[in-house]
Amino acid sequence: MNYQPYQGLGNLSIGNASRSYAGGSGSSGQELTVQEFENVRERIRREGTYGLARPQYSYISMITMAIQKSPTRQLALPDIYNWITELFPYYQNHQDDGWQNSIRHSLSFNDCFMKVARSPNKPG
DNA sequence: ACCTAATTCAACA
DNA sequence: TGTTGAATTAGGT
Repeated sequence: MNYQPYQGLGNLSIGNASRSYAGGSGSSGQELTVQEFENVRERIRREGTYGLARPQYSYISMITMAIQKSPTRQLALPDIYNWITELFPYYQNHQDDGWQNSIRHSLSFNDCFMKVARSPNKPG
């Protein structure tokens, strides 16, 4: 099963600024925006790695980034895991700390992700 | 103080 | 692998 960002009616879509769950709600830190993603890549370029510290980015925004950065805008669950672990080494060392469970929870819970049967997909 | 949303733990299918 | 609920946490108002 693959996931893609919700492309439906207006205000739930991904890049939407009206959300502002940035530093906003929950126990999470900040949002992984496009700009933030560039900062991360810059940091990796300079230091060789992001480092072992746990990123404060919300799962939602990391999932969103992973899907957005994928050429097809669709990812399977393991692809999302891999994308996150490759970017942030922290999650390599904490493979079974429940964050993958939280990823799944986010995908199911949030309406902003759609399941897509994997086979023919017409980008619209 | 209250509302909302992200996270965590966990049952269950 | 995917859904769902409850509890916790923390920012915004």
